[in-house]
Amino acid sequence: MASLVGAVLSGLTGDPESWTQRLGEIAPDLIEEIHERKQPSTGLPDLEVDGRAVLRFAPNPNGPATIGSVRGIIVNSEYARRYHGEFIIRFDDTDPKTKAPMLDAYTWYLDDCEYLGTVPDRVVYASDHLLEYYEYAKKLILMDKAYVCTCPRDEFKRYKDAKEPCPHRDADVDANLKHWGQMLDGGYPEGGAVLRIKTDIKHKDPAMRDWAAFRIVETPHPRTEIGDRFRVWPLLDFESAIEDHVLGITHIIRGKDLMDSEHRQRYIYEYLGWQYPKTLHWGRMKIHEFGRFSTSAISEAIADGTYSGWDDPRVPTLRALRRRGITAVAIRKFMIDLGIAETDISLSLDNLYAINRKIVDPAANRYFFVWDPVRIEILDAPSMVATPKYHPERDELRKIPAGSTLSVCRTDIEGLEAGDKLRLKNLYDIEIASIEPLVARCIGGTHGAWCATCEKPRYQILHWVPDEHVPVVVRAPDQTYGGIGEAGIVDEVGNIVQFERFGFVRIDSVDAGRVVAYFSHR
RNA sequence: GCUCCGGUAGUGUAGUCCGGCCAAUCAUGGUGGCCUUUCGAGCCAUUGACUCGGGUUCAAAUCCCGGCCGGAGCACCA
Repeated sequence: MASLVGAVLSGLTGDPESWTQRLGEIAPDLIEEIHERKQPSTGLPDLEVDGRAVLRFAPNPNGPATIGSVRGIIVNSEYARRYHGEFIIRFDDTDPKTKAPMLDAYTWYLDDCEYLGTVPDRVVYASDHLLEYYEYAKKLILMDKAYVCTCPRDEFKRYKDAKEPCPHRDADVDANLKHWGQMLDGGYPEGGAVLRIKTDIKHKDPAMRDWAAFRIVETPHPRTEIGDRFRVWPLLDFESAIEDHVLGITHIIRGKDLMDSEHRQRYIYEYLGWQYPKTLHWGRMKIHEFGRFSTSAISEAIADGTYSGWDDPRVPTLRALRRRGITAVAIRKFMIDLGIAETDISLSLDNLYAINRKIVDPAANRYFFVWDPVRIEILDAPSMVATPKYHPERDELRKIPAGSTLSVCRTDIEGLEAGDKLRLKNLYDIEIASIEPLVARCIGGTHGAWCATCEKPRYQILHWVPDEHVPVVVRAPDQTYGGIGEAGIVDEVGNIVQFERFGFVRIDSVDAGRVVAYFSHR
């Protein structure tokens, strides 16, 4: 349509301003259309959908969902929802050895999906379908599109790099059928043979040349129903190619590291006369806060005690974010806003935190938590009960009885001198009498009760905790904070609260009077 | 080495397919102010970008070529 605009404009003379003016006179609808097309959009772009939409997320359950997996779950499920289609979780658990599946992870993935608000319409286990894969392998062998290769890896690599066929490439169908049978029956040791898909050994892209589809793995599969029933396992490109077709996947949306995988798989689709799903890829994602990470590296660090588990706040898993009180709504919005650009991105979790803060702030009760506490004696302290609000927008009050000794953050009194004045929030103003020992004197009237008309604070406002308190530890990604908090915190287990002047935390547990909180964000 | 992608403010992102009200959207961050008996919250203001060089065109962020930079694949991992 816009080309029509060009046709109109090219027939005009004069300055550009008069052109558009002229166009407005001749064809105002075109002007409107230009406006429309340039409207900014947000979130995920529209998909080309022909009939129904079936999408999948296909993790190897060799660990729990990481931030990267979460992107896959959310983007795919969001599209399925948008087009009233189907969302499938498919466990690509066909490597019992190098990246062996972890039984717990299967459950964790499904649990994480539920947390994210997207229960999959179907759950599929690739390891249930070995016999089906064998069928297709046989079919391809019969078509002379696959062959058994017994070259050692580096020897095949030499052939491949030289664009030359290995000696097994030209074996006839009968020989391949026989050797394939031997693979299945244990006639070759682990590493002794692979089944390769015939592509084009002279293909300009070395990644395409006769790729391996099956190999022998003697390690039993961790799923007990599978165990040691199979010794020939498909590789991703084969397994995924078959599954995507069988499941009727219409759109594959995943990281662009699997871009070449598509080209390899297309050979199978071509041989079998299938139509490949539409594909979309997003670029590499790097999170500032976590740097480079791999599931296996985290696994090791957990094993040696560096991390407390898969939900340690320092670990980039969804389980960790959940424990920290990052809501599903925030995570979804965060991922959807990222879109699916192919650009490699390197981003900070600040965006996620900002989204979460807006969600969590209206509901989170406020509490005093004093980290690195130091006791301060108050002379002339009136005996009183402070009544700060649970939330600045609401009228419910909490009650904190204050005695003549209180605790405040060490950093708040550092650098102060005798004579300096401070306001203790919802209590009274004090004047430092001496630093060593730390003593202050109550000055002015009390203003412990909440009142909208109280005089404006004249001094820096500090939060504090009375002698009657509970020990609190806050586990944050960067460090663990030890301190004390007001007693009411123990009633907030499972909730997200704000520790004033500290940040939002999720109260995780109370064990023998000791509170454990997980840090969300500022 | 071969091959495939990508490059818009500090960070993400919209616009790129189909060139034209694009001196370029939104968010986050930075800065300043206001508000507040917490705050890095809220409100207001402000800051800041089309990777470079050629070409095509009346017109280029958008199309073409080349360079530079970044990422990925070339596994008997997924």
